[in-house]
Amino acid sequence: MEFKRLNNVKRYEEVVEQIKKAIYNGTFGIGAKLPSENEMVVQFGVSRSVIREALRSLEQMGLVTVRQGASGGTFVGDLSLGKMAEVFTVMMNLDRFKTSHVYEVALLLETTVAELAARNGTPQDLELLEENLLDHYHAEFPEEERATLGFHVALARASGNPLMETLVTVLINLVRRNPQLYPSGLDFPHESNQDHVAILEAVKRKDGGEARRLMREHLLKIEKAVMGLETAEPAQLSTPNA
Amino acid sequence: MEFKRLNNVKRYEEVVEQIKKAIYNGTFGIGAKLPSENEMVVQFGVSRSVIREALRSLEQMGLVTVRQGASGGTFVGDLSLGKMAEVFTVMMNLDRFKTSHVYEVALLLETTVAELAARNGTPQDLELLEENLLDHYHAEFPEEERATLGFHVALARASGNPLMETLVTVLINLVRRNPQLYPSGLDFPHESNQDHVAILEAVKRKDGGEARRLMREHLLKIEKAVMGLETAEPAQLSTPNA
DNA sequence: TAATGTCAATATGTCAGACATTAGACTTTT
DNA sequence: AAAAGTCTAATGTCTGACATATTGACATTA
Repeated sequence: MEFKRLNNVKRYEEVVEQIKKAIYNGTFGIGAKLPSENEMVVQFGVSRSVIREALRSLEQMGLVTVRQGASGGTFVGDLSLGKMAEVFTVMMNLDRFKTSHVYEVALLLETTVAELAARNGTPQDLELLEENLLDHYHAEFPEEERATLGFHVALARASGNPLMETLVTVLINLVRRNPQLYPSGLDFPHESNQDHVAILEAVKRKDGGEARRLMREHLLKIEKAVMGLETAEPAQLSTPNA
Repeated sequence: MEFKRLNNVKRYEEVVEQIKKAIYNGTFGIGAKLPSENEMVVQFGVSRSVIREALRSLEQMGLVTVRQGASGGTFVGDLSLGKMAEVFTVMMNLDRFKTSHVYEVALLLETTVAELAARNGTPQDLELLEENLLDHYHAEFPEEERATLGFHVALARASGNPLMETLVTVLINLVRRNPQLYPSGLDFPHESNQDHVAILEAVKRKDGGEARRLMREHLLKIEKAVMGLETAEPAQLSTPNA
């Protein structure tokens, strides 16, 4: 008979667990306000530093947001996908991922997203996509060159699969944060926008196959620009994405 | 002209940024030991609580691990994918994702992984896959019923795309943590294992198409079991995964 | 009266210093 | 030499104070 090593749980970790569970089981819904730090000190029976360290963890995983000031406090939700992307950015920065890896995955996910959007996109989704495109025409001095990437996120939303949307959002954030993943050519935003318009039209026509094909070409074009001279043509899968 | 809201950066956030950059630019490589908390107090010129709250954030994003005791301290890396899956589990638990969404994505990623593994898998990768399967035959009283899921991760590694591997790992962790995503039938582990053997054989034959097809059937079978009576047959994509 | 200044209340944010706990290295004992 | 005890450097926790940010109420002023 062997005993199991017991695992030295820190107090702030337990606090994290309890709060997490309380949120999961609905005790605190999205947007709800948790007790103030001092109240938690009483309820958990620990010091304020333990509470605060727990909150930093929960904050980092996107479960809560904390605001200072009167009417401030700790609130459930927000779930900014940025926090999620953070973790992937870490791996990117540690050179775990190469550009080709990112584009291989992007090609797989986004072509499917385009097709799903054509099938499942609601009128509201399409409206958002339109707005997104128009915004860019107006933005003559794009504060963020890469705002154009928002189209991809909006399209992912139209896919009707929130997990797919999340993954695409993570990918897009990864690209945004890593300049080496995106071409810096001056006319690129414009050209990209033309591609986007074409994709949106295919989606509106509910032509999923064409939407997929256009998205594929769009991404290959970008990858080629990023990779410079290297040919970006990916090896053909047995179930081609075209 | 609009002014931008200025953003009230907390001291612990700045500490996080500085440490993150130091790790990114290689000042501290994987496994390196950061200065002790008290040394950081001096170097950053802030109190220890600020340092500690920063460390909790970095810990949560998987960038550092902290150990107590002599020869303890803060170390770079480890990058346990569990931390990453954490964030997705949060969304699952908040009911953002439905079972069908997870399986739609799994089908897309894993069928491609199977094909890539057949093409790119190194001899070592295949060896690991073999071991993984054998382990399960021996484990008559599987401590973790769902250990069988390890096969999927090992296969993803064989794909040669670390990002793909990461995403599949995240998905698998999601399934592990959410019982409603995995069938509880008694004979399921055994049947799954048979499927795995067949997939591995196809991979060893470098028959990517067949590996993809088998993986697809494997996943559809599982999904069907999970969904109970609902038919699990997904709508056909224009580029069928079969 | 509309804009601006002041103040109180209530949160979180930061500081300082003490003591507790842990885990490895070292020492002593048997 | 194996077991038990001690030392030590690090993180973990506690306490209490003060700093800062945000909001709303109220007073002041042009």
